[in-house]
Amino acid sequence: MLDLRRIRQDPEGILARLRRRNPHLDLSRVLALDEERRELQKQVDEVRRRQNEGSERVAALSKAGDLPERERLLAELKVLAETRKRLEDRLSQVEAELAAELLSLPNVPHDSVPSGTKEEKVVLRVWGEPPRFDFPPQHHLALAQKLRLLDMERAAKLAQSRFPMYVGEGARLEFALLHWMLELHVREHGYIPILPPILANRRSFLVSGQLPKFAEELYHCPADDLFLNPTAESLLANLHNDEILEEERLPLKYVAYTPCFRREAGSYGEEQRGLIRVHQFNKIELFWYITPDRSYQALEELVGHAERVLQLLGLHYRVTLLPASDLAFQSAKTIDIEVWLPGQGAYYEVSSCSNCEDFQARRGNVRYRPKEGGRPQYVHTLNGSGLATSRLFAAILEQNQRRDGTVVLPRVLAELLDRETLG
RNA sequence: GGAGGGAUGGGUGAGCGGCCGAAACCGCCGGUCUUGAAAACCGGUAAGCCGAAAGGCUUCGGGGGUUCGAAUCCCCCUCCCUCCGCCA
Repeated sequence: MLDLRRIRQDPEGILARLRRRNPHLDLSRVLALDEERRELQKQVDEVRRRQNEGSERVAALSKAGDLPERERLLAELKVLAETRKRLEDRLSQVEAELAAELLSLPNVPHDSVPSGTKEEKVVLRVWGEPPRFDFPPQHHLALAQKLRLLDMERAAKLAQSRFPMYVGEGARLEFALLHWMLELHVREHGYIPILPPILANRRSFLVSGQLPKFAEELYHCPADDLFLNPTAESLLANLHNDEILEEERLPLKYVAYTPCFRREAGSYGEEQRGLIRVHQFNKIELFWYITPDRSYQALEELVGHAERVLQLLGLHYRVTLLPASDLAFQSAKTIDIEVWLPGQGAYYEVSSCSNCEDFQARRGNVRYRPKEGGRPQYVHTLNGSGLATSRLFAAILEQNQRRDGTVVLPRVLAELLDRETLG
């Protein structure tokens, strides 16, 4: 949700910045509705003021015993009440339209975000080097099937295609990864661990930004009007709805584990084979609530926490800055971490770290009381994967594979699983 | 699924047609006292909208209704709690 006052004060400026994201965006309707709303509000306020004055006089006249004057006044007030009703009906209609309009507007890109298309993302840095093989590296799906780590065929019996099922050492590896990442963020990076509900209500997704525009991406349970979470961001963004936090408590840093569910309507292709794009995957999510002055510094820190996972696993990756046109709806700035998958000869996103500034905080009405006093301010929220496995799982197999199709486990995982290799 | 109880400011919680934007307590801020702090005492302290300001208006879970006037009465909904049923 954008700040209406900001739009009103600088409509051209905001529009220009929004159009870096999408040249078709338009503010004229918002501005027109806002003006009508304020005019109606003014009229309603005036009628109410006269009603309030009148009501006080009714009480006074009753006490004084001036009944004829009292009757005359009551008749007058009755007319005012009807007038007000008419104005209020129109006002609430305009308010609803304005709210809908505002909910459909994405966040304004930060000035440090480059313009340009998806392909023009900026590579900020590269860590490590791609492993070299003296044989053609295999796809993780081939490796996983040979090593009996995944059973996609049986998973399809239970659910549908593109729902993965981890079996045997694969299941152990996935569990170990998730637990290890959670502990890393709790013990070394100071996050508060959360194991949230996986289904959440409509408001939660309105706050996070998934709704109203991206409903087709969500699995929906109509009987209860609940949605399966596509990322724990949607859940963690709602932890403090309608609260005023004390500044001393900030930043609040949460780490959650959830499975994530995405309908992936319309996506297809050979590159989506295996664990690259699935309907259900596991993710450790990092989420910050922080004061506005520190949020961009926090974004760098957050990215660092996610990178740490890959560094400890010894996986080659790169960090990219997304251009404005590729930003998620709610994000003002996003930095992606992409891990190298030699089986496909490409980098794939395993973490997307965003500063949503006050976009989600406005929708969730999450504020803080400044230390130095004054009125409550909206917090800034940040989210980032720390990390998404499934893809991480694929990277571990592909980057550490040997000619015979076995996989050498990274040190940390070898200790957790009590074995040096898979296969 | 059935029965009952509840939702009020940063927190606890009173109010049950006009004197209520709302007692009291806690917290927080300022002051007195003190070498300093604590304690004690005194004062202040909700949020939102419009407005340059003065000020006006709104808000006691949400929506609708009764009334000149609703935190307070009526109806609907949501959520929370307790008990019963079912169940990992």
